[in-house]
Amino acid sequence: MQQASHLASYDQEMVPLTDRQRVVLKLIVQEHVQSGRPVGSKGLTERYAIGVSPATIRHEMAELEAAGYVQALHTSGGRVPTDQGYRYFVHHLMEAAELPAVDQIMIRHQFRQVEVQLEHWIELAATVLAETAGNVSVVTAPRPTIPRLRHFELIGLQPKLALLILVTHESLVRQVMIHWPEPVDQPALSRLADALVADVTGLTADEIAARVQAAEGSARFVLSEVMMALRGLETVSQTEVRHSGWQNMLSQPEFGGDDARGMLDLLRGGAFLNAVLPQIASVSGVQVFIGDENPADELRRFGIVVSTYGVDGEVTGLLGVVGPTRMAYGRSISSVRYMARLMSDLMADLYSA
Amino acid sequence: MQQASHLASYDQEMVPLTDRQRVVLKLIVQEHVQSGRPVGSKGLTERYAIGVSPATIRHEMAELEAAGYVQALHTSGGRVPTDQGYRYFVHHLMEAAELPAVDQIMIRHQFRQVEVQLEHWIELAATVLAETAGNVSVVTAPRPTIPRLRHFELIGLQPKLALLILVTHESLVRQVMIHWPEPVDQPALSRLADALVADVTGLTADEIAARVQAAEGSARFVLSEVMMALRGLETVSQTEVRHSGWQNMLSQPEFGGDDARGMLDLLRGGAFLNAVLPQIASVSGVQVFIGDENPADELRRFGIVVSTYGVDGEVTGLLGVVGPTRMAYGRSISSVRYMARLMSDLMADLYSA
DNA sequence: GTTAGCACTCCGGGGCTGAGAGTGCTAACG
DNA sequence: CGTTAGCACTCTCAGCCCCGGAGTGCTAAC
Repeated sequence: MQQASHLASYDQEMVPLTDRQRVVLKLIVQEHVQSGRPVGSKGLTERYAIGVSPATIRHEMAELEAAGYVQALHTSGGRVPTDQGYRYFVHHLMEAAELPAVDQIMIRHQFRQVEVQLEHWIELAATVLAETAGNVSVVTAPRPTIPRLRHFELIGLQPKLALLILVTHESLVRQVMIHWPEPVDQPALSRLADALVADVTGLTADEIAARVQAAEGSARFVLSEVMMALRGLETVSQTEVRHSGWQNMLSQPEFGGDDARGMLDLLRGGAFLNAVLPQIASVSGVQVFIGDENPADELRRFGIVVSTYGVDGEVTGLLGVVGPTRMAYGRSISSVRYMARLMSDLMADLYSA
Repeated sequence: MQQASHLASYDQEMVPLTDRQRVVLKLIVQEHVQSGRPVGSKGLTERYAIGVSPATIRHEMAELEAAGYVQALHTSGGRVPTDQGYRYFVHHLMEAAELPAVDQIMIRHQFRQVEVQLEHWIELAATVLAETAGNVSVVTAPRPTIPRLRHFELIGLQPKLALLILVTHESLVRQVMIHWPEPVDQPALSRLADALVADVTGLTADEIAARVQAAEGSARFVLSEVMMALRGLETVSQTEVRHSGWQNMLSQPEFGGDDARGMLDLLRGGAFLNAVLPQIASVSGVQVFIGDENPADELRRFGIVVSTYGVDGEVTGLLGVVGPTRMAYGRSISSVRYMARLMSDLMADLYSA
């Protein structure tokens, strides 16, 4: 409840619901999320000891339907929450639970097991998230708002081929190969790097661009490569997105065959990121997109729970889960929030220089 | 046909087949691979103008069945190739076609588009392979037979945290974070690296281990980290395996739901690699494992086409496709062979120092 | 050796049916 | 007035039957 503040994107409670209607809606959502089938009045009264008869529940359901919170797929066969119903549930009806302590401990344990390396953290985050949320997870590498160079090195691989390794102020590492116009040996490369590195540490790609103009010869060549490599860090590339856990998605009844493929294509292709990322990057905290609320049309049958993570003003990454609209939002939100905090802490440790 | 030499792992043609039987077997395999359904005598004579009547085909089929090449799932409903039948097809009946020129050109084009970087090549190889072979692809990073150090650098991230970057003789790069027992600054790190690097270039992890014993203080500390990092390159880790293209697998009728999950777990967990890799690493060229021929039990319903790639004696990686036993082996073999050659060429360019 | 004919088998899809679950409406009850 | 019991109706789903299509083995004839 108390998280309504940063979850509610908009809040159109046109018809104020009675307390009992809220209870019924809550039960419908919970029941349907769990079973996947439409839920009827009789079933509800049987499973939950509400003090009233099925007939009364039917009345309430009819009103909920009129107000647009639930929907009857067929003349008979019970009700299913609408997107609006899910939204109301998430914003007003759901307890914002912490991730159970057991899970927290287990997760921390797993992170301690793994090598201290960004790549591994991201991979692990994706796996863990998929598991605890029971959905498909997506994690992007953290990316500096505006990367600043800390250091670079040149390592010769072949007479005319060298490896440029650069480290940003935010401890991100990037390596690119450079084709040299003429043969150079390692000592020459080292001298070159040593001579130039002091000049450009702490600068952004744009600032280095200015130095490139001023420089000449091989210095100019190296600097321009450094600049381009640094610039490459400003954009998220596809390979830097990890996802995990579509086994979970495949086992959902509603995504038997083709839908799973669509989902997959969505994640592989950048469509997902391109659509969601801009919307989310600015807002901090956990955000929830349900059904038609989603930025991309292909996502209209899905629910998304995402959060940014990272160190404020330094680096930010994105992490979240994607599932059918009929998903356990409570668990997903807990998981995403916890993972975001954990990853942020890890980043902070790394950057607190 | 001419490739029987390096494809045939064993070759038990107990009952010599007549020419016509070979034709029938070939057609059965082709037809079944394409349609996925059992193939009957009548259908064959209708689709392919063989000079004989269905009855004759039935005779031949009966003999093929007796010899164990095909199998009737139900009393009626046509025949399906057995594992043995597929093997015979692959070893004796299949034309070893080159990958069509169009595909070759397209693939080369894609590789030119991408940055000159090992990571990207592997990723691309997986994607391309999955696409051209129409199956799930698996590509492992190349890994030196015994890695030798070429160069390393130390870059300070925080007072007590540094990044160790090492490059092997085979141009593989590895970065690990090192927790320092006491604060050090960048100049000190650079001096340390410069002082030590000459001593250990060209050495293997084992050889460096000896130097560690001899060294003292921070030199000893650094060298032991270098050694461990180098050793880390000797084993394939899970994260260095790319796979792609299970959309293809999902659309296969025989892997509707649960099987797809099993398949997936297989690839994620190292089971696949652990089982297949040892078997294959020693043999060069394309290898085919069909059904029960597979090293791992879980793979008994699959076919695998794999090849090593890399530079002989320097680095080797693995690349291949996994599909249902009923897969288009011809296309897969062409694709795998071509990709292995291409990747090998790329590696060779990189290592021809 | 090949083929036509025949009787038989089996799968798969279409249509039917009955059980189960749910609904709205109405009338009665406190 | 809110709540409830009863009722007639609707719709889904699983099981069943049935039939057509495809395939088979066998036998007899060419």
